Amino acid sequence: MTNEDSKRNFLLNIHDLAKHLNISIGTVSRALNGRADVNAKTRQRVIEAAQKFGYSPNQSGRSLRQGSTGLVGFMVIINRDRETRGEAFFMSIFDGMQSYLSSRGLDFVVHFCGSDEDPVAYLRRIAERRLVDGIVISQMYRTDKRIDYLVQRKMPFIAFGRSESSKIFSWMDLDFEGVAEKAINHLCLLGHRRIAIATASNDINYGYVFVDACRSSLAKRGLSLPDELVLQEPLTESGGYRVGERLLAMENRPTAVVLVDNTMAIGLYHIFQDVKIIPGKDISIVGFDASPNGEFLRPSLTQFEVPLGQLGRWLGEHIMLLIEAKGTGKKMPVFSKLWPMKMILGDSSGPTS
Amino acid sequence: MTNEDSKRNFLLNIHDLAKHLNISIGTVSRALNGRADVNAKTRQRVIEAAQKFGYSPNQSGRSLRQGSTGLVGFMVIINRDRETRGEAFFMSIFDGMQSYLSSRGLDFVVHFCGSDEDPVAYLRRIAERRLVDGIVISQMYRTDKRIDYLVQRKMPFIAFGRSESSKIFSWMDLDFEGVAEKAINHLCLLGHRRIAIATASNDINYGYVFVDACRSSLAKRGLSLPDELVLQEPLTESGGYRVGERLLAMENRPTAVVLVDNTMAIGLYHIFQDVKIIPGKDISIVGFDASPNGEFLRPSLTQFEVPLGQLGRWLGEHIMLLIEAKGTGKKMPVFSKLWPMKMILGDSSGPTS
DNA sequence: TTGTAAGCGTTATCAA
DNA sequence: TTGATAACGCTTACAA
Repeated sequence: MTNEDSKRNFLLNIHDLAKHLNISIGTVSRALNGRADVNAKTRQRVIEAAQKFGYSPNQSGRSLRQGSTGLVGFMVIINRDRETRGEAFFMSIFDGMQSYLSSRGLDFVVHFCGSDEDPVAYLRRIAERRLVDGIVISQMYRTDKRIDYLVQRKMPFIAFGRSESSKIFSWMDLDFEGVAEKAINHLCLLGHRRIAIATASNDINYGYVFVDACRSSLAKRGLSLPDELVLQEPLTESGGYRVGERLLAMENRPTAVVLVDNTMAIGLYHIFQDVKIIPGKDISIVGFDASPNGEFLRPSLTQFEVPLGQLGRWLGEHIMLLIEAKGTGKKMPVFSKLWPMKMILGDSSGPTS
Repeated sequence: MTNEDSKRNFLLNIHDLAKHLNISIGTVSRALNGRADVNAKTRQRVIEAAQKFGYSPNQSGRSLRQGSTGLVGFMVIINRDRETRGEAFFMSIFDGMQSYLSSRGLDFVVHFCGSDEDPVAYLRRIAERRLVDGIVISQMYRTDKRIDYLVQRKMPFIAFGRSESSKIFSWMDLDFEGVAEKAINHLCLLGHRRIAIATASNDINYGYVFVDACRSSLAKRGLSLPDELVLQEPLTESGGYRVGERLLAMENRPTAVVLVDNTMAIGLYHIFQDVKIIPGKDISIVGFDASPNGEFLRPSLTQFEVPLGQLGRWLGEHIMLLIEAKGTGKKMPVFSKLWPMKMILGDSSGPTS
């Protein structure tokens, strides 16, 4: 040991604390970990000293010994569809998840895969180096290699978003079918028969799921969804503007449009404002989730609400169950859940004129 | 060792790999770490086997041995002012930071402190358990205990945002003074003399910094900023709406308003639309950073642009310098930087009528 | 160029 | 109730 100063750097470890208290490191460890077989007074002294000196067990040492990190990860891919489920969306989920996990003594970290990195390689790195005990992966592709990898590796994970896979795995997703059904039902009751759907232009899975769901809700009512009414554009303001342009260019213009994303709504409102078309009167619009300030559009947007904090807690709770099952060597349970969303009526949807 | 199955769980370690290759663990380690003293052929075999079996060194083992984790953190406080520098803002910074750090072989994780947790306690936990080698803390309070703690602990960190402190520490912040000067200059040239400032109603530091900067820019031009023209509201759409209400209620109404945040702009536009006041004509508005879709307001918002990816790279680069300095036992350098922002003229600011 | 072994900080087993 | 010690997986100094 040449440079113990630069390495140790004033940070104390269990030996220092034990020496200071004149007891053994084993006792310190047991006291701090709430073991029963420690004298109450001794425990008191240890805890006070730890507090006083700002000591917590080094996580690397712990992890090594225990074979687990006490950490839960959440992987976000920057830019894959960040405009959509932007931060307000993820942050609320993180909030709920963090809150649940910390109440259970687990730590929570978010891994952002850069826009210039390969998501699979990024995830492999996290997994191979054992950075976390379990992870939630988000922004699922239609077929997503990450699933196969994690399944094969037997690493506890939950996919936030459905994906087509031959493997059995746990996932949770927004209830796109329910949203589609409610949106289509609402519009049909208002007399709409020709309804367009604006969806993502990339390979994120929920775009497909949503279009399929809308199509079958329409079919139930004897209506069809021809391909020219499925408008694929980026889930951005300008994508929404572009949707408007395409709608305006149609000779047989739809009387209503359903959006898979609220950022689009902003652009759509702008083009309509530019050409003096009033949402809810001249054309009906149904948006998606309430997060990206859809409630501030005028006229107010008909849209769906989802309690993201609760959703985050669900994720925390269930990833923990998976981790625990693995820890105790039990068979890992498999969860799947569609998260319900509630329609909030606005003024952007009205009867056909 | 009772339950080696449940613990080991198919995950291989350096011993397994070494045994499989019929060489010693030392050689495996050296090969994988790019040491010079390894036979080229041996190295090749090791790397291939690692790839084949999906082996990377266990980070806990590494960290323990090396005394560092190879991890850089970024602490975000959820809900403190998430509406503000919401979505695109942090994500773009993460993108740049992640991109830089991964090119330098460091990993990057984001720690979200829940809205129900104490930021100082949360940070202490991260630091004490040695989860990261260095950290960027954001959303600085006017006086922020986190700074004193990290300084005293000698942990490498950069504060993203200024804060009043007697300690010496590294920080980076947006150039609020520059923004204020450009905004005020722009408005004064257009003939405005009575200018209001809309700022945050919480204790986040930059609100104060910005108001002070505006005040001195106004003073330079012989103008004053009376307290009743400093409108403190939450940095949300409804906060912006409220700013509008307060402006409309004034008997001697300002002819222009400068916002410290663009989310507010959305609410402000709405109330003006409701009462048929046209931004840029009846009243001038200057917004702040371009991230929260300010560019989609009509009329277009005069606002400021900041290359967030570059800013993230700067943070990555400099936190790494701090970590390296500490690792080599050198005196830690101290950085401070004001990040410049560029004014983008829109139609929301015009001459006084 | 390779193997051996110590040690990083912790927890868990076992004996006292 | 406590102390001594092995072991977790890795890197590195040193010997071969």
